Amino acid sequence: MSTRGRYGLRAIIDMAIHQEQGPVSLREIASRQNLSENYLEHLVASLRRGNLLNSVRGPMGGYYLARNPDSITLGEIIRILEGPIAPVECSLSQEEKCASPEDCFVHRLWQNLSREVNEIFDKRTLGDLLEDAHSYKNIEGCFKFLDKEDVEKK
Amino acid sequence: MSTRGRYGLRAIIDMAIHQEQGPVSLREIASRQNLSENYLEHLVASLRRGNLLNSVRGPMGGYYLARNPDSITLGEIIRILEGPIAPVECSLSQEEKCASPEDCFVHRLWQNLSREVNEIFDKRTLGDLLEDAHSYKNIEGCFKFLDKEDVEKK
DNA sequence: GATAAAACCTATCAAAATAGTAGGGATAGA
DNA sequence: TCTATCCCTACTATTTTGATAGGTTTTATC
Repeated sequence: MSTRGRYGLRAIIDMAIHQEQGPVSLREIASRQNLSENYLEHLVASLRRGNLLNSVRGPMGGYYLARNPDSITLGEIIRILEGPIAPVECSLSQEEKCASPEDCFVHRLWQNLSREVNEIFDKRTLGDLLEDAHSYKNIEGCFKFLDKEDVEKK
Repeated sequence: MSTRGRYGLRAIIDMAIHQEQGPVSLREIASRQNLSENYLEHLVASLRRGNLLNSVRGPMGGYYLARNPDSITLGEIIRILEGPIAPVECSLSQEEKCASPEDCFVHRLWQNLSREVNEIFDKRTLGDLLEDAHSYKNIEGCFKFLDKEDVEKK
């Protein structure tokens, strides 16, 4: 899991929490999450193109969730940010990528692992995460230092 | 999953299948699996240092499994070859890496994901894989082209 | 003992992926 | 018109990956 997935997830959660007061701007997110606004732009652009976010341009503009948090899975978010969640490429499709998928038990192994790992990510919705987040008194606080780099910076 | 995990797994399965006739040399494996002998050396060295393989030096030497296949899990193999199976680093330990693990729900999310994914890998043993392999008529054949690169070469 | 087959070790290197930076549009509220 | 914001593209530095190369040590066999 690279910074794309980690920062991007923080961004979308941050957005979900703050979007009641209207679209959330990149500047706000970058400031709250202590991330580079320029870099964040790339990640949020992916989320928008992946149809998870809508945007409003101009002053007072920003981003907001395109769908209900309960209909957005963690798997969807991560796949958009990081690409397919799969151990190896040849397990991705039934196409003519692998020489003989059905004759290859290691291939089938990768396919099964891939399916199971995706299930783990897909059974969690953004709604679940938000619910979990709200059980904390200080939601902002629990965002401050999610990553090793942040701790080192500090 | 990089080539380390993929090639390394092929190597250890190949070894397990052929070790009845004595230690299996790198040359044999490299030839059967169509891999670079030099590169394979690195991977097998990791497996040996990880105490999954023993070696015999000199002519007729080679490698063999240090333990019973049923006691070696896929998770163990992959962790040795690829490093910890975890979405993000801060979910690895209870140590003072993250600022406040217990106050951070995203941190807990990573921990839970990490645990569940490791379970998927750990519930499969090398013994299981071998059993699966032997259900194929042509075990050698199903090894030939496991990876995208191999198919492209072909 | 000499030869050779093998494990073992270290350094180096090219290519790819990652993590960002920079700078300039386009849009729209004030 | 001004400016805050999204939007887009190009560039770059660093790190990781995937090797390659060349040597040393061990040991069975002749």
